Amino acid sequence: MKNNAAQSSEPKITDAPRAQKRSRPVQVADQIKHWVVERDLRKGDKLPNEAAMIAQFGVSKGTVREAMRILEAQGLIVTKTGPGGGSAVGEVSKERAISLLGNYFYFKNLSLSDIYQLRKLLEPELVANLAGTLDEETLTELRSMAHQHPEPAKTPEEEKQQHISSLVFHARLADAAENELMGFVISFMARILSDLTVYHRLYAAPNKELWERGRRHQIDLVDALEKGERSRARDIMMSHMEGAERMMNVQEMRITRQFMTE
Amino acid sequence: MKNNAAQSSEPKITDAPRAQKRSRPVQVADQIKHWVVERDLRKGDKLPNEAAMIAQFGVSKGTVREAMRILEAQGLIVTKTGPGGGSAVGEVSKERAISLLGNYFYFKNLSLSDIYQLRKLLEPELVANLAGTLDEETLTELRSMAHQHPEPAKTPEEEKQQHISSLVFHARLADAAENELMGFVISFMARILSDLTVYHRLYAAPNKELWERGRRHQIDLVDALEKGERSRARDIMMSHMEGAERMMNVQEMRITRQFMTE
DNA sequence: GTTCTAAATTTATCATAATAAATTGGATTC
DNA sequence: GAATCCAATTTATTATGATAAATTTAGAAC
Repeated sequence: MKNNAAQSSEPKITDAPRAQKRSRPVQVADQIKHWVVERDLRKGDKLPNEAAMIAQFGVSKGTVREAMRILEAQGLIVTKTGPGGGSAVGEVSKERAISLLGNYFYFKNLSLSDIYQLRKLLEPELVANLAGTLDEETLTELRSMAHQHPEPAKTPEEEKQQHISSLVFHARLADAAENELMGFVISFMARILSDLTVYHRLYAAPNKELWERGRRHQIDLVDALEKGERSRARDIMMSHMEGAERMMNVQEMRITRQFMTE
Repeated sequence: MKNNAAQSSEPKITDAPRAQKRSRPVQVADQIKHWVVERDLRKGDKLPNEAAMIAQFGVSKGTVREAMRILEAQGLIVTKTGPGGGSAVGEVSKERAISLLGNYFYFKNLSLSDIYQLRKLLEPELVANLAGTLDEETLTELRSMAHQHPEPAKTPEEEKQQHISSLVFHARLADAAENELMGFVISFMARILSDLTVYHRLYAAPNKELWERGRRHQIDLVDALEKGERSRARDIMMSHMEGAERMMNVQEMRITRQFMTE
C-alpha cells in the first residue's frame, strides 16, 4: 500500500526487522559499547556504576549485571568492588582474544597441515620483517631460549618440554612483530600447537639428526636477525617449518578438543 | 582476641592456587564448558535448565543467569523460552568470531599496509588451493559477481558500492577455502576493510584504467579457477592485491574505530 | 481437518534485601 | 610522628521471590 514508498529511499528495508528479540542485557551491552566508542574511552576509563546504569537505562539490577558479564566475557571491561571501584574499560588481552577465537575452531576440523600451510607462509615473512629491528634485550632472550636444551630429549616428557619451548620461541618472535595481525595469527597457531602437546602424543620417534637441525635453525636464526640478514632469516625459518612439519604426526586431524583457558 | 573466622579466613590455598578471584558466574560458566567438552556435546545438544543448574551448582538464579550470558556472549550457547526451550550448545558462528576478534584489534593500531601484507601472502595461496576444486554453482556465483559492475563508478556512492562488492567477492572465495584458518583470516580482513568503507572515504580518485584492470582480474581469476590453473590464479590474485593496495589511501592508519556488530 | 484458545513450561525481567570485598579516615599504639 | 588497627563507607556480589513474556502443546469449537 502506501508504505512501499519507503523501499526506494531506504535500502536497508530488509534489515528493518533487525530490531527483533535481542534481550535487554544484550541491548544494554550494545549501548555501553556505543557509548565507549562515541567518547573514545580507553583502557582504564571508568563506566558509570551499577546504580547509575540502572537509572540510566531504566532496567533492573539483574539486567545491568548480565550486561556487564557479557562485556566482561568479551574482555571489554573489568570490574572491581569497593570505593573507586566499579567497571572500567579494559583492553582485550591477546590471551583472551586467542581463547575466544579458539572457541570458534573448537567446532571446526583444523588439521595440522592447515596450520603448517599458514605457518610456512607467515613465519618466514615474520622473521624477514624482524631482521635488523630487534633490540639487544630481545635478542639475548631469544638466544637464551635457543640454547636452552643442549641435548636431545631422553624421555617423552623431555621431548614434550622441548617442543613447548620451541613454540614459546616462536610466540616470542610473534610478539615482536610490527604487524599485529600477523603476530596474532602466529601466536594463535603456536597456542593451538602448544595445547596439543598437553593432550596428545603426536610426535614421531625422536630423531637426533632432525633435532640437531632444529636447534641449529634457532641459533642461526637469531644470528641472522641480529645481523639484519632478511633473506637468510626467511630461508632458515622456511627450512625450520618444513622440518617441524615432518616431525609431527600428520595423521592427527582434529586438533582442537577442548575450550582454551586464558 | 576474637578470631573472626566468619569473615574470609577461608584461604583455599590447599589444592588450586589458580582458584583465586574468579567470580561465581565465571566459575559456573567454566564448569559448563568442561561439561560440554567431557560429554562431547555438539550443536543443538541441550543443557540442563535453569532450575537444574541452580540445584546442580548450589548457586542462585542470578548467578546461573550471569553464567549463561557469559557463554552466550562467546557464542557457545543459545537459549530459548517455552516448553522444550532452555539452553543448548551452539556452534560459534564465523560472524561472531570475527566480531570478537575485532574487539581485540579495536585497541590496536592496525594499518592498511599490515592488512595488505597479509592479503598478499594469503590470498594468492588461497586461489592456488581453490583452482580446479570449485563446483559449477560457486563458479557461476563468482562469475556473476565479477560482471556485476560493467562500468566505472560515476559517484563516490557507486565507488563505495563497487569496493564492497569486490570485498564480498574475496569473502566468497575465503568461504570456499578448505583451510578454515586461512579462510577465516581472509574473511576477517575483508570484514575490516568493508567496515572501513562505511565510515571513511579512503580511496584515491577514480582511475578508469586501474578500475578496468581490477575488473579484468576478477574475470580472469574465475576463468583460471575453473580451468584449474593454479599458478595463473595465484599470479592474477597477486597482481590484483598490488593494484588494490595502490588504490587505497595508505595515509589512513588507525582502521578499527568501532566495535563490530554481528 | 482447521483454527482458535487455554494451559503448561521455561526463560526474562524486576524488585528488594542481605552479604562480601576494598578503600578511606580516624583512633590507638609504639 | 609513624605505623597499625578498626570501623564506616562505597561498591559490587549473591540470594530470593514475584511477575512478565515467549513458546509449545492440548483441547475445544467449528
